[in-house]
Amino acid sequence: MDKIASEVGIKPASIYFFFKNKKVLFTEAFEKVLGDHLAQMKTIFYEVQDKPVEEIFSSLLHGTVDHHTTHAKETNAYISLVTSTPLEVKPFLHSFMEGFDAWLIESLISLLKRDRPGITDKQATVVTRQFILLLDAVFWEMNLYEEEKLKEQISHALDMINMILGGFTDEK
Amino acid sequence: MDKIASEVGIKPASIYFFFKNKKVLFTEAFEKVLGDHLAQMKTIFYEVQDKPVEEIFSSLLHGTVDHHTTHAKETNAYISLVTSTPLEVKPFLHSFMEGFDAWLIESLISLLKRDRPGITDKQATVVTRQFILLLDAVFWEMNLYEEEKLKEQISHALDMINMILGGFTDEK
Amino acid sequence: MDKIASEVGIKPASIYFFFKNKKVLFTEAFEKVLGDHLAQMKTIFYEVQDKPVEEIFSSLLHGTVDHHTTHAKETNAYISLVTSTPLEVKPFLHSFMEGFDAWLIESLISLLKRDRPGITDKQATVVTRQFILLLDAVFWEMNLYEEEKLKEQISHALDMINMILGGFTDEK
Amino acid sequence: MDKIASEVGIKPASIYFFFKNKKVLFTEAFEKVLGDHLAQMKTIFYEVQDKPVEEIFSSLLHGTVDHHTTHAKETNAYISLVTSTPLEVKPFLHSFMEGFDAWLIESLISLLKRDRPGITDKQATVVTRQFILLLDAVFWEMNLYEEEKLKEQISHALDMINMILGGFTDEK
DNA sequence: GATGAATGAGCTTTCATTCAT
DNA sequence: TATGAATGAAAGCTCATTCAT
Repeated sequence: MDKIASEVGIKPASIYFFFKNKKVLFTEAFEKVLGDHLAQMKTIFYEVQDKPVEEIFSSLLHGTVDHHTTHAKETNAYISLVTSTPLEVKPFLHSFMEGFDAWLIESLISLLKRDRPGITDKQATVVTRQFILLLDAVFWEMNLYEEEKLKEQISHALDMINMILGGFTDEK
Repeated sequence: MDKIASEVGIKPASIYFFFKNKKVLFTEAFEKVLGDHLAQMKTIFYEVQDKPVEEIFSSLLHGTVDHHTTHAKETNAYISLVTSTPLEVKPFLHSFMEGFDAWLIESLISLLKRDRPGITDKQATVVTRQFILLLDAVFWEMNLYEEEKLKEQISHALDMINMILGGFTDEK
Repeated sequence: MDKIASEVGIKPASIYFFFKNKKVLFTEAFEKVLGDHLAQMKTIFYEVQDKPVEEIFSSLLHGTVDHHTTHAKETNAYISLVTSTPLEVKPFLHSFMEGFDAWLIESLISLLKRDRPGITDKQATVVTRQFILLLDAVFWEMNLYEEEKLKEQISHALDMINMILGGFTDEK
Repeated sequence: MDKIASEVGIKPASIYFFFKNKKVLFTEAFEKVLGDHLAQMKTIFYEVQDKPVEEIFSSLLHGTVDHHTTHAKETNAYISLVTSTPLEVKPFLHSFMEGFDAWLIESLISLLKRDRPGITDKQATVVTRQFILLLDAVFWEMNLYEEEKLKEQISHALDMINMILGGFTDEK
């Protein structure tokens, strides 16, 4: 609370004017972090939705990396909250994850159908879930690797997406 | 420290007979957690090295999940340490990661060459790094999803590996 | 810290609102004790400066004894700090001592010249330094002797001062 | 206890084979420190007793300084014990002080009578007590001043002794 | 809205001491 | 004699929280 206060330029006692207690503050912050990330994803998505899917996937992946790089503090808080399991947060996290996945799947299915006409709903769903896997892979590796290595890993992730997408291109 | 002590069946003060302070205890624990995981990976590897690569990749992935599921507490400590950046640990983490990757790459290259004779060193390295991506993806998603969903994601990850490996199958 | 807090009528944790930690508290207390003693000496000095030097010396000596008797706790803290050598305090002590001696020498030189016109600066300086020796002698013996004996020693100290001053009396 | 043990080259637990507890250890150490100092004074005294009193006083004063300089650790323990008033030690200290003073007075009286035949017992006693004052003055100033300044103060102390002794020289 | 002052609860750490070996 | 291992008690300190102003 001291750190938060001093970063905002007020005294710790003043925080209690805005938030009932630390838990409430953190829960709201947690929801905001998730919401911001979702908003960012949506913004990116609507900006690039007219481009080919390959580029859309790439933009979303880079958008995720950029977002977490420029919001390091929030990301850290996010990881803490995901990890340290204050049980009240877990259900919220799961339902958020479901919502996020649902939105991503729905959005990407239509785009995939646009660019890969023969693809089935099931296949498009799997592709999206695999993309989510790569999103999470890169997210966690941001904590493990230095910049240089991380960039390589990101490009490997993009290669995998393209390979998956490639499986549907010519086939038809 | 209280929790650790009571789990070991001693009093908190006694911890200081074995470890100079909390930081040292955590750092050593951190190193042990990483070491244990590496050992586990090696054990699995040597157990299944005579099987086809597909199965080896699958065993390693499942081994990782099992290891972290059965060592939930250590895994949590590990994530805390990776995340909360006590800067002294970062260099150790990076060098460990490099060593782990190097071992995995070296080990898998020879196996890949055995099963996919036409594969180049470069290609085999990329395959391994992509596998590492999936390993990390699944690791992080253990924190995000419930059991059911996680299993689906794991099978998606395996599908991706097989797809990658499939790209080299025809060569033979 | 517990004792200090309970004497001030607050809880130990509250001390940390005013002082960063125990060392800072003690250092500031140390400086205050020295400052208080100096102030006390100055007060006495200006009160009696119109009296003959013999009486001034006597007043300063008794003032020292009274001050340390009525501030037993602070005096004890002072001795602890001087003795237990937290090295950061040593330089401060030395420079304070120099300042105190300089002030005493300067103040007493002019008075000695007033009452013993023939005395040289050098001689007056030596007399003052010898007086300081007696001041310190009595200070330390406050810890060694019981009241009765201490009083005797104080009167012996005064005799010595008078003897020293006597050496310059005839001059006039 | 840890520090004491490691300085002696044993483990803390082993101290309890020799001393019942810390208090006993410290009390015995305290008595030893005082005893050693007394022994040292006696040694010096018997070595120089054939010399003139001036030289004897000087030797005793320098002997005190040397002893405390070369036994810094014991001296510190001594000051701690004198100061921190574990009430059980106070009576012992007072009786030791009385004994030391008695011995010094008795010893010096005979020597003073030898060198200053006209001196009365009372006068000799006063001279000795004044010498004790100077001994204590120098002892305490060892804690206050740096080497250079301390030497000056020591020579001022010797001047005072000689001045006192001078008062009895010619008179006869 | 904001904060100075205070506090209870808890944490890490130190230290004298014990005791079986 | 000596020590490894353990501990109770207390110390210094942190931190979320409260409340009067």
